[in-house]
Amino acid sequence: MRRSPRRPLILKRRKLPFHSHEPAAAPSAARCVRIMDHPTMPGTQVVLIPKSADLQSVIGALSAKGKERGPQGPNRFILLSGAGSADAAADRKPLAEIKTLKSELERRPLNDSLTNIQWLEDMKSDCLGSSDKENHGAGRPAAQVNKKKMSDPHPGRPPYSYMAMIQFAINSNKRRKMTLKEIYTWIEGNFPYFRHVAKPGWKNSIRHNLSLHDMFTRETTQDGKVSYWTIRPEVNRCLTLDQVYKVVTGTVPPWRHSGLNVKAEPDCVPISVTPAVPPPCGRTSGSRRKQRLALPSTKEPVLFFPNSTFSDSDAASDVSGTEPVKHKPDSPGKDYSFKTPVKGGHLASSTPSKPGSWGGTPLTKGGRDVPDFSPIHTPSGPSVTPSREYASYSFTSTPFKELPLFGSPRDLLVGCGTPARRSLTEGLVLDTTNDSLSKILVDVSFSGMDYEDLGTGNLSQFIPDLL
Amino acid sequence: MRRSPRRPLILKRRKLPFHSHEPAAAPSAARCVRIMDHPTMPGTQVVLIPKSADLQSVIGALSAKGKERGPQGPNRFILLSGAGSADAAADRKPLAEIKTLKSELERRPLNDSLTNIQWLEDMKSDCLGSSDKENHGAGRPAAQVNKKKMSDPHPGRPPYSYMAMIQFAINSNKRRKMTLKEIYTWIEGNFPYFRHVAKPGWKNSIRHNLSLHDMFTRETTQDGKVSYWTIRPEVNRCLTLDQVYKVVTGTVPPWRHSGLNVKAEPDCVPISVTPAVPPPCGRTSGSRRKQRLALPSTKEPVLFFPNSTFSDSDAASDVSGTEPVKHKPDSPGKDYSFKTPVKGGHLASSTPSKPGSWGGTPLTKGGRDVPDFSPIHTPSGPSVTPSREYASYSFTSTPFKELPLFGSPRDLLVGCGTPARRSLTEGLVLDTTNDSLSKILVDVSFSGMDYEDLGTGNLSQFIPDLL
DNA sequence: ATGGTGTTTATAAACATCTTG
DNA sequence: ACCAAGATGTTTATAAACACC
Ligand SMILES: [Mg+2]
Ligand SMILES: [Mg+2]
Repeated sequence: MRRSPRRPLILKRRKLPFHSHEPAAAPSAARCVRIMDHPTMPGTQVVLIPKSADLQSVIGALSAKGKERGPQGPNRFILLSGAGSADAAADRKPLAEIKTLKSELERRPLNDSLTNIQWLEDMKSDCLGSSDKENHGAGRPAAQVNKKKMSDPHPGRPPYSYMAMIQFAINSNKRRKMTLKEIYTWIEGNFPYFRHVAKPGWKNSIRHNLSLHDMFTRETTQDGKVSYWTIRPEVNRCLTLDQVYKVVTGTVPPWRHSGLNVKAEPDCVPISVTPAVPPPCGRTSGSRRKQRLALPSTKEPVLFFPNSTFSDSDAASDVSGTEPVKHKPDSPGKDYSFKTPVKGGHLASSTPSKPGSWGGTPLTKGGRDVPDFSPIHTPSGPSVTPSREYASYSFTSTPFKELPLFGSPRDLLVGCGTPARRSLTEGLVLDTTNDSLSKILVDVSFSGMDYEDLGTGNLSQFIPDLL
Repeated sequence: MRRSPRRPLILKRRKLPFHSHEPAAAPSAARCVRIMDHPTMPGTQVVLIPKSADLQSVIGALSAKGKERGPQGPNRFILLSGAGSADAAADRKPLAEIKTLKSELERRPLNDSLTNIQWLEDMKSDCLGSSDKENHGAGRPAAQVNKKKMSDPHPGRPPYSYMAMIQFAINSNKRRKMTLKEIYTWIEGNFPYFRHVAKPGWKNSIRHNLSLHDMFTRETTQDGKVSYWTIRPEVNRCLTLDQVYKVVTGTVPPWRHSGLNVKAEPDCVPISVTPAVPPPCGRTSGSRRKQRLALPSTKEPVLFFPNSTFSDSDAASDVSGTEPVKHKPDSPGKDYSFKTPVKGGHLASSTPSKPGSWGGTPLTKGGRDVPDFSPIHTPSGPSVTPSREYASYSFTSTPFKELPLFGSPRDLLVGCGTPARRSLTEGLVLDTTNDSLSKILVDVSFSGMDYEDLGTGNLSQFIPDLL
């Protein structure tokens, strides 16, 4: 049933079909929820939800409210439930809410929603100590892989893209630079999937991602002996694996913060909260893509997380600093049949697609979980028609995508020594027009909030109210 | 024998094994060849070859000369045979030379060197008029594809990458913008391979390339109805298909230049010849990659071309302006088996590779032909170690890759109304240390000539001497 | 000669959004 | 007006070719 784990598996911009059984939703905790119009976006309201609120009922009430005025009424809500700047992060409630929502989702045929939880459990059981149980080290004929045994025969694939994992790896190092081998080792240490079940080609993919994405650059020592991979500081959100844990679970996992390095990651992205550039005046629409719902325009960290069953984690994540785990050469001859495209007699559509074959309700189009860890994009003209006549040539002032709006990278970095986690805030975007719900991470300090659809309202002003 | 045509098929940075049978090379036409030291690069000499020279013997003589002083002597030559700014381009000689060289290469088991010629012949015979011969419109069982029949049963794949073809398409339009459909149509009209033999997935690849590469941006009309794809002018070399023809063959194919649009492409790249940024002082080495031989550092148009049998072309290339050819929906059910990876019991290396299976001499590692049409890169610190101490955090002034060195795109475009073809000059790079020969296109007007290995010598001064 | 590292290209695919019939 | 299907756009994954060390 489960689709091939090595298919693209887009991990972002996923929407969850919102299961609106709203009538039963009593306003149990909705009393403390504040709803206000979005400062600039028509038809959109900002909803502030304290941590103690019952998220499930809040969403139900909002959905009903959104429809009470028919299609003309506000149909889009930005839900903010304070999770950033969590110093007294002992409240476990938000996690419970999400789990509630998740269990509801699992009642539908959402294919691999279960297997995606597996990876976390595997990580806990594996990543500290070699614990050589029965796993032959990924050297097994791929026949007897009844992938439902739930023990831990094969760790599930983590829900992070290669780009995200590389960021986790590099940012876990106190100097924020790693050799290729160290990146391999860190990922293998923190995600046993890649040590045990992934084909050796995953290292090729790591290298491919390092080269492909501009956010990763290579530095070489003066003697030219070693070369380190780094993250361009202007676009480094300083995402780390434990940060993701914290935001999602509402707790700070007691891993690091204790030992030998400078606590609180030194310098990161922030870019300051100033609007910086006047919003390109939207032009109403005209540009598709750059998803309209989940924090539009460029790239906000649209975090979603399957998880659950997680609070005590103590393992993992500290293998980075000093050559950990002792990278084993590799397991010998395997066999995985492996014919990637698989198709056969396709044709017609120019976008190849898996022909289904797993009997799922076709309207359950969304269905897995979604993170996003793309680099920060400096906003600028999102290529909204230069509004120029169509004369033969007139390219002299077309707005371009990544022309920085500042003269030097130094301008970006002054006063950015604040801890990175301040910039991340959990949020939900609910759109009742299609009953979709997206969980997002709002980078409040990012100046690009004012964009296409969200207008110029800087949401950071709302955050203090939530504490 | 021929490897799968749908494998990556890297089309750039290819080297030709130089077949040095040099002793027989008499100085037949070498008398008019001028050899001079490269202004800045040690061990490198610039060789000026008039069009009338016998390229074969010149290369042989140079190879001998390069080795006459042993390994210490100059072992790298930059051969320039004037082909830029060709107004009186009626001389067919250079083409003959290249054919001579090519025929020599074909004596070795260079796999598909022959099939790569096929695409041009096919283009000539097909791309004007529907000419519905026996081709059922690509709707044929892939069984009887004895791909050696040389008539024209299936056009060979053109040696251009998707990125290159998209540039050709967009630049062929007088307004330098095209809708997606127009791009499809232009490519199908100019490269029948994609109309007849390519799987429908090629359109997916086109879209993928448009999105992936920053050089392509999308503009939308004010009403938001149509959206055009354009090339960011700062990086547009204005490469066109006929430009490639001209440079390679030494003749201007009599296609365009005549009819209904403004002759001589209006505004293009040039960027002026000023060094702009002081060369990053090389640091001797330390950074691998960014090929050292064929115009180092960023991305020069390393053109190589199989061709031959070409001079009369009159078809193709003018379908762009006004909805040509009438895009046929598509051919119905086909079958091509199509299991891309093919491997089987690989393992070991993290870079997957085709297991060979085509008995070729393993030392003939190069072997096909090579173009390169990457966008212009503004030179800047090529990430040569920021020479900073390894303290915990100190990213405040790392040199980054694509921070433009200018304030506004306007600075780039003033006075760039010169015809684009002035900037392209044919050249050869010969390295006797490994007997390799690379054919390159030198963009003389590009300021990045002064780079890692080629130093600051601006070669444009040599060009006039060749005429 | 081989393997590790780095760069690019090709291809398939999952989804989102927009357009059309 | 709604809906289904197709066209368009964005991103990720994977394999691969090839360069250089
Ligand atoms: Mg990179
Ligand atoms: Mg693009």
